[in-house]
Amino acid sequence: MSKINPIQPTESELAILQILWALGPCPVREVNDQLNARRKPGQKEVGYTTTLKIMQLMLNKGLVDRNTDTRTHIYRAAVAEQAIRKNLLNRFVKTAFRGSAMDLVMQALGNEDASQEELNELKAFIKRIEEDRKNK
Amino acid sequence: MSKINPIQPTESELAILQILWALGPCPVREVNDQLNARRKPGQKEVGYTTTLKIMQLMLNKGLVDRNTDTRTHIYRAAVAEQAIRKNLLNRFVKTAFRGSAMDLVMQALGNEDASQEELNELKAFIKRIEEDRKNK
DNA sequence: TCTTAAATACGAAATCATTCGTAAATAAAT
DNA sequence: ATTTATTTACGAATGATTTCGTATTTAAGA
Repeated sequence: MSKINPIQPTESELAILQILWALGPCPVREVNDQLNARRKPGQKEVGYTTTLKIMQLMLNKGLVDRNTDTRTHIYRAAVAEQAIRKNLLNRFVKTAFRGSAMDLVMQALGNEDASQEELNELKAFIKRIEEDRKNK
Repeated sequence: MSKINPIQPTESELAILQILWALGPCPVREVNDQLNARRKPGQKEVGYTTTLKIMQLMLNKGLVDRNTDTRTHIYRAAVAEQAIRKNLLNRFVKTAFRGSAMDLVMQALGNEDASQEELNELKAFIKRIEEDRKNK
C-alpha cells in the first residue's frame, strides 16, 4: 500500500510548493518574486523575510529540503505534487462533500464550462477505468 | 446572474453547517452531540460552549439564523449547501489544482474506486451537458 | 418555594499561521 | 580594505480561529 505523507501544507506553503514544482529548485528570492508576480491586483505584496520564514518552517516539516553549499540556499520540493493533491483532495471531499467524490466531480463539471475537448478527454479517462477493471 | 455569498465558512463552521443541512433546525446541544459522535478516535471532544460560541459567531456572519421563542434556541442554516460548496470548490481548484477543474475531476476519479453505477451516472451527466450545449 | 440543572452571553486565553523587525554573516562593489 | 547590499536566522507582533471559564438567566424538579 502506498504510504501517505500525513503532512498538510497550509495555504501559503502550498503556494510555495506550486512554484517549486513548476520551476524546480530555487532560491528564496526567486520564490518570493514569483509569489508577488502572481498575486492579484489589490493584494498586498509579500515580504521577503515572510517567504523565507515560511520556507524555513517547511524545511522543518519536511515539505522542502535545501542545498546550503552556496551562500544563497537553493530550496527544492521534498514532496510530490500528486501525493499532496491526493491528501488535500481526500480531506476536501470529506469536509465539503461528506466523503462523496462523485458529488464533487459532478459539481466541478457543472460549475465549469468544460470545453468539448475536455469532456472527450474525460470520457476517455472513464473508458480507461472501465477497461482496467475488466482486465483484472 | 446569481448573486453569490462571499462568506467563507471556516472549517469548524462548515462542520456545523453539515450537521444543520443533514438534520435540519437543531438546538446547540444536538449539534454538539453530533460533532462529538462524528469525531474520529483520538480526537479531543469539543466542549459545549465552544460549539455555542462558534454558532453565535455564525449568526453574526449570517451563516445561520435562530428561533429564540423557546429558551433553548433552535438554529438553522441560513445558506444553501450548493452555494457554499460552489464557493469552496472554486477556491480549492485555484489553490490546489492551479485552476484546472478537469485536473481535479480526474484526480478525484482516479483516487476513488468508483463503482460502475457511479461511472454510468457520470457518463449520463456528461451526455446531458453535451446536449444542453447543442440546444443553445 | 427552593434547589438543581441546563442554556446563554461574553470576555479572555490558547493555538496556529502569517508577517515583520533586526542582528549577524557573507559576498560583491568601489 | 572598506563600504554596501544581500542573505540568513530568529524572536516577537499580528491576526484569525478555536477553546475555555464563569456569570447570568431560565426552566424543571423536589
